Amino acid sequence: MRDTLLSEHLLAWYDRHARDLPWRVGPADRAAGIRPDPYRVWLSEIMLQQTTVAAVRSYFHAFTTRWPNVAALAAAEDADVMAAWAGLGYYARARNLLKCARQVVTEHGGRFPETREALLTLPGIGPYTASAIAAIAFDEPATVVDGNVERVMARLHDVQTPLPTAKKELTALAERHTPNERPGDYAQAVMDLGATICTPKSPACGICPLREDCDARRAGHAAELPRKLPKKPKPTRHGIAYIARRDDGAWLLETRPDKGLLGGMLGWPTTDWSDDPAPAPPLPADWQTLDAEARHTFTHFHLRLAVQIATVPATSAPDRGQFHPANSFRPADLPTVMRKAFDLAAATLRDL
DNA sequence: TAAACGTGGCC
DNA sequence: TGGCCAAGTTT
Repeated sequence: MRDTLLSEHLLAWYDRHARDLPWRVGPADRAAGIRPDPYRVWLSEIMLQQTTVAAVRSYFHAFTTRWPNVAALAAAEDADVMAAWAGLGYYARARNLLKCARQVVTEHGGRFPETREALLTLPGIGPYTASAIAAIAFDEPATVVDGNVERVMARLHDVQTPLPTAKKELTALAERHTPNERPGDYAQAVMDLGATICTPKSPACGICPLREDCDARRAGHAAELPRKLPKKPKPTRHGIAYIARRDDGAWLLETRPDKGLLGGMLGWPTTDWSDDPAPAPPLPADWQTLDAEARHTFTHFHLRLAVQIATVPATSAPDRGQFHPANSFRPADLPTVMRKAFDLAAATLRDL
């Protein structure tokens, strides 16, 4: 049994309040039968994983301008794609993005598969993203369950079970509400509702299109849901970044291994990040320790990164990494923690 | 199942 | 300042 009335309320609200986003097809085009481009839907959904719309906008524009379709992206250099992703975080997404694009070209003739089941086999596409692409691009009534949907369902049905235990229960509730008509618009409607009305902290229940249906609002504790299990505290780790500038202006950088933290990204050679790391300079030099350190918080630990700088002669042969000429080095190509270290070094070098 | 995996904005 | 939070996936 489907809750038809609720999905119709939500779709009516969406028709009036849908946000105009670059990867969406506007109401007029949609009425004219124009479908969203699966490539743009896919790219936006990967970028939006655990990431806000505000952070994604400029990256989406840059990617679609430079690589307008999946074949173009599949043909790109790994380093160019990683550099273009720099700053957006969760870099495994960028590595899987390329893998997926190439797989779509080599195994699917350059067209995205059109079912949730087939989409699930592609790298970087999990249960959420497969449903989102299937519903939005291909009109399959797949149920989309992201953080927004979990929150809306927990409140609508006053689910007291904490996450992540409640996940299955919330998914079942979401399935019950998914309509066969306009499933893509419905999916985006729930997520828009969660992003703009049914927000985590202070939900705007007074203007919510579902306020008459919401059990938690009736009980007066919508803002307390969904409940969550307590999180583990983040430890603090320490490290040293080595920033070497050759006297012709080239910078010593290394491409990090594909696996693990910041995998595949360009960065300064560093020690390991631990309680008390052993010094590990990439070449012998007169290393100067900066007064300030770069502070950065990752998903599961805080990092305090000391920065050492050195100017080295043109004959230098580093143990690891390679020199990048000054004219081809852009700080924006670095992940944020590495850019923070560079900013400290650049400020010091300016003052010398 | 739980841990790994980024970053920026907000309060 | 520091914890919480955001359109999750992989191992």
